[in-house]
Amino acid sequence: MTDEQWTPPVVLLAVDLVILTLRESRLQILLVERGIEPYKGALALPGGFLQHPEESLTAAAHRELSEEADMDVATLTLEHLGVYGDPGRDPRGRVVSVAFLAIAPWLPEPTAGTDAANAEWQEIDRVLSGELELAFDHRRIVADGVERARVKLEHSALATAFCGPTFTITDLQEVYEAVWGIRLDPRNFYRKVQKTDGFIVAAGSERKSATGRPARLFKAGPRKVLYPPMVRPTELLTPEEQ
Amino acid sequence: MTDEQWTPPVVLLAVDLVILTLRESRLQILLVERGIEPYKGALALPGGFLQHPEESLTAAAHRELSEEADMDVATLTLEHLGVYGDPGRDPRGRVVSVAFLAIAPWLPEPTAGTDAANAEWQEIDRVLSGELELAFDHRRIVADGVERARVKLEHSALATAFCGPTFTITDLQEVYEAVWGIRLDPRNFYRKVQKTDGFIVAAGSERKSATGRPARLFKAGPRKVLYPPMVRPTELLTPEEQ
DNA sequence: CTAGCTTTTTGTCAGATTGACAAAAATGGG
DNA sequence: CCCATTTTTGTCAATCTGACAAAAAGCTAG
Repeated sequence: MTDEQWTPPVVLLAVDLVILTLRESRLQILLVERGIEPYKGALALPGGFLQHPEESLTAAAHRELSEEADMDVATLTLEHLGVYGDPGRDPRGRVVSVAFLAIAPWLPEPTAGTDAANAEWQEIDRVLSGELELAFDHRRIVADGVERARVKLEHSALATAFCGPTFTITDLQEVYEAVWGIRLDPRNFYRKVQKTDGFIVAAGSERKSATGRPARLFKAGPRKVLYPPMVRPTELLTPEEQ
Repeated sequence: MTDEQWTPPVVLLAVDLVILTLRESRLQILLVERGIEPYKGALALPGGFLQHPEESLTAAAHRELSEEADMDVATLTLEHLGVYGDPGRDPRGRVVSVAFLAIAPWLPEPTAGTDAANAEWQEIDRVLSGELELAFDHRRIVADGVERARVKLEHSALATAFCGPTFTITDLQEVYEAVWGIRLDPRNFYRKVQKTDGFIVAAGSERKSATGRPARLFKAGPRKVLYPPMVRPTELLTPEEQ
């Protein structure tokens, strides 16, 4: 933001969305099939260019969220993830993309007849392993988004965003297990979430499943930051964290 | 990144740098006095527009770092902080600024005769309190940068970046105390950093100060991620974390 | 050269937390 | 009414934390 009487270069600004959810106890991500070049036919993150020069980044992210994922925007957490603006990442020119992370509490299959018609949930592992190829540098963005979700599970109540309005403690544990990719001890998990004041609060009734003891229902509490944090077992840290 | 046959709006891209250091046991930030409109004469973060369309964001950040702060780029940590792109934040048009956070290990006064001639260190408290007014939305960016530093002190070895090549444990403790704004118990701090393998390693000699028992010298170890983390006493959490 | 001051380093101990394993409680089904 | 299943609770050793205290090592003044 210093001086210049010379014309600074301009760029095209886009937003990309990493939308994560839990389906069948597995972490999944919403991807769309690109309809145009470049990377026509390839899988990519939902997103797009700013619609008009006055549109804010978060507004654009919310717009794409409702257009392409057909989601009730208000209920979702939406958080800035990063900026991906290396020259050469898009053959159309200098495109700088601002990525957002959204956590969705279970969703039906994307509804046809909308912009999201060609959107579908994919297992996160198939993306990270490279089995599914993504357009641009989107795989890198996905990796960053997943890592962000892992970290946020430690220090925030984000896990409840994966669940519906009410959930059992086992449901919540499955969120942690799916995102972290590890098994947790039920007793210790129970103790931890119960003693973290305001993390979850009782929601009255119980849920009976087909079999087994009925589970108590909870809902997200007022606390958004967890102190002390949930601790991720050291076995599952990323390499450079060892 | 969806389809369009219409021309997407363009924006001007800038980088802004939050450069923090410790001077006299206080957290300080490098600010420059703006030489041109808008906000001419006001204090602002070092930064500027991309120099040419092929310049990468990190390259621009490094360039500004060496130009305006006159720093040896290679030795500094430089990390993406956030994106600030609300319409209307810059009267010249749609400017999207990518902010970076840099931690500097003590520096002499900014040298005259360079781009950094009008740069000076300011106490972070004077900025956050509003006593010093900053251009644009830079105060918000500073606040985000400080909060990022606070959090990173917990989970990473970032604190060593505030110190020189060698330092004492008391030096390190003063980093934590200055950034967190709280006093720590020396015994417990000592125990914690010593038992976190790879955080700091002995550097041989000792440093004699004017008075008192000589302190052992250490240098930054290989570990960059702290597990378990340093814990910030609960008294000093931000309001929404309570 | 020694007493006193300052700063660093180490001791200690009660209370809290974690990790691991086990047992009890509640429900539906045969 | 016994059994399988799932949720919930007990327990206990090992570890970590918070608080306070004391020892160690150098410098300086007299």
